[in-house]
Amino acid sequence: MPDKFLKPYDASATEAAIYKKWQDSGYFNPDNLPPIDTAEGKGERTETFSIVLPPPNVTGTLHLGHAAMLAVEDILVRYKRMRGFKTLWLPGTDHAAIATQSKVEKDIQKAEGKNRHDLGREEFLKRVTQFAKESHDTIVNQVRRMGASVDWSREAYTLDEPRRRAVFEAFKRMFDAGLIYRGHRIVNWDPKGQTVISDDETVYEEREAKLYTFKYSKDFPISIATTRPETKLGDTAVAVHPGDARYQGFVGQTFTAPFAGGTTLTIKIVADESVDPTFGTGALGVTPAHSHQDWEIAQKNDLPLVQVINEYARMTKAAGGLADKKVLEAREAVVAWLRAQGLLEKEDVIKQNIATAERTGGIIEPLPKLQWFIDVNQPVAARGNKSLKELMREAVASGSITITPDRFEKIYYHWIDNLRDWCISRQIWFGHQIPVWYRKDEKGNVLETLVNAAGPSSAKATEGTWEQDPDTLDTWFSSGLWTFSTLGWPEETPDLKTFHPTSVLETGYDILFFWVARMILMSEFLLGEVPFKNVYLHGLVRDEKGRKMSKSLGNIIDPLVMTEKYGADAVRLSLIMGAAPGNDSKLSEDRIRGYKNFANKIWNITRFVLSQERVGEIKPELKDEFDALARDVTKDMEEYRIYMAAEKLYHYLWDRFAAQIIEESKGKPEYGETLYYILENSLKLLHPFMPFVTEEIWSSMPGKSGLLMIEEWPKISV
RNA sequence: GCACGCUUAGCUCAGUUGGUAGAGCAACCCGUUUACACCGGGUAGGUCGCAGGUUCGAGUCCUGCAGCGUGCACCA
Repeated sequence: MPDKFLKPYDASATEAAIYKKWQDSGYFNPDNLPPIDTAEGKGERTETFSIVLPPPNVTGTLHLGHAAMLAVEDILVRYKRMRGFKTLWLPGTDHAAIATQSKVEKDIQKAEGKNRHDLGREEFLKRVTQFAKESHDTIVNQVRRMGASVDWSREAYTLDEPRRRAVFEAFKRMFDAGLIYRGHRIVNWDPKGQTVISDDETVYEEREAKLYTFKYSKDFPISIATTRPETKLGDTAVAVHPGDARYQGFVGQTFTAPFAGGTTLTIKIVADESVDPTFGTGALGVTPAHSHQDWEIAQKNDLPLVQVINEYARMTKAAGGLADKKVLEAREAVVAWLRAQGLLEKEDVIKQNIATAERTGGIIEPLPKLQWFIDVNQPVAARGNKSLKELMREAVASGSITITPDRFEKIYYHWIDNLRDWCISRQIWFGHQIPVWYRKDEKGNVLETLVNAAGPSSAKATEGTWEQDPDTLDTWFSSGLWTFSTLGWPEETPDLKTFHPTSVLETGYDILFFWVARMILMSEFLLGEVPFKNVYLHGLVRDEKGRKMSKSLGNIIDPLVMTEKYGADAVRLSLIMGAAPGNDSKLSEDRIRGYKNFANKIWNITRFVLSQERVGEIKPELKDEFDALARDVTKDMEEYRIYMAAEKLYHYLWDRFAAQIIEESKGKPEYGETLYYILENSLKLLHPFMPFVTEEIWSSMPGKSGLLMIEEWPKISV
């Protein structure tokens, strides 16, 4: 018996060397996997299994959520590899446009007191790129540390050259199909991040607000209510419900009223179904430039638009004497004016949901802007005249994609039903610049638009001044292509043919809409197939009290620290056990410690077994019992009950094998062969869950020369 | 407002198709008789949120209610 078994299992002394062994073997790359046993002897691996790693953002370091994701995926991948599949797990990182840019902006502001405009686009991007590179290197090391058997030779980045080609090609095809368009409309403007964001990037926060009821002037016949008096400077109409008897006589009339800041409002009374006659006064002051709903009323009724708030959340010149005031100052000024004029009728405190930007926390200012959108309702000729919305819905409804746990299917449909066009342009610098060029005259009017990544041809270039659209694409546009951009698309590569659609997409339920849905959209349109067959959604890892881990709470458990203390195997098990898909799990250091003990238990079981002679026959009843366990575990794996498989193995090995079978075998040499049978096969079953300790033990098993990683899964009929 | 989920031992959670409750940690007692003190043996601890229903039988299925949480929508 090797001396190492005389001491307790020491993960920190073992894991790095084991990972190197795996990587040097080349077996993380499916092209190098050895043949498998088939009915006709050794044969090629014909079935494929592929996963793309949800690319971590290059915004810093990995947290426990990433560690959980790596654990689940590595378990699936190692299991399938052992079952003889041609198995690919493709790693990569995400440039995470807004998230990374705002992180670097913050750092620079703190260290140098400068903003990005002080540095200029080129210098700023250099800094972000440098930061992204450092984050990438950290992340890669962390991924290794967790034991992830990813194929590094295929590593990708959402902002590298092959992905850039894919992004431009996707944009072009969608543009040519009429799915991408440029439109002027109310968008979610984040004054803090100085960019537009999509509906999904807004988060509603409940706050108390004052609802002011007032009249524009003494002569105005209708009172209205608002929580944002400053926007009333941009009102061009009052809308009432068409069936509201109180106001019917006024519909169609136009009034002028002197208003705060020395302005004059021109207000038309219109009727619109969307007005709720029971809320407030039943009449809505219409501000077309600063509200989604009002914009639509304005479109229907051909109302003019007056923008009174700008990109810095300050009042515009249209606000007269209030110009340049911050929104909140203007609000107070308008209220003071109304009060002074005796127009303010009521102030109520109400609860209100206010939209904020997910990344920066800025309060969203709805503004009219010219932006790029993806039309989700437009029929797509090449896809049976179905809209993107319909294609997304059908991918799941038809069963081509299954979601685990299935309750998320309902959530997915619900999201699709409420989906509006996806705003894909961002006014930030870090990301894929929009591949559109404009030829402009001296006044800046667009004479010609060209969709082409490389810019105008040399012949075209002589026709005038061309400028590329300065905006960048939403980061989810590029990550939406991830399952196939990583496999070489738009080239018809062998990888693309072999590994797409991918088998499983494993990710957190919190990015179901951001990412999972967008991948389905992109793949359905660009490839005409689903991006993956199964979606496995894991929950959030919370602290022992069930709180989200955050810097401000100081309750972050660093996976690297835990790995150093207890070993990657223990950390992996602690993140798997009791973590049913879609459910949040709570983690404490105690639990991790418990699984470290389990790794040592296996170590000691091995120590005992290796001290026994390999004699006697395998006892049939114990073999049957073990095989039943193996079958059960295999079934759980097939049905994505990873946590149950792990738990069964844990209990069998500790409570049955160690506590009973081994005890019973003491002093009975004829148990030898049985003990070896159970140990060897247990190591195989356990390997996906605890790859390091099992591989280390395997290397000391008599007669075993190869890597456990590519051993075949115990053959049992399921 | 619409939808979804959770509620099981002091704490954190399992409990796959219905068959009279399980684990880890914590607590208490005992034990170093050689695989393992990163251990072993034992004790204590639960009317499975509440109220009904289906069933021979319900933690598990159905209905209602309550508390907590989440997603979506949103009123100006």
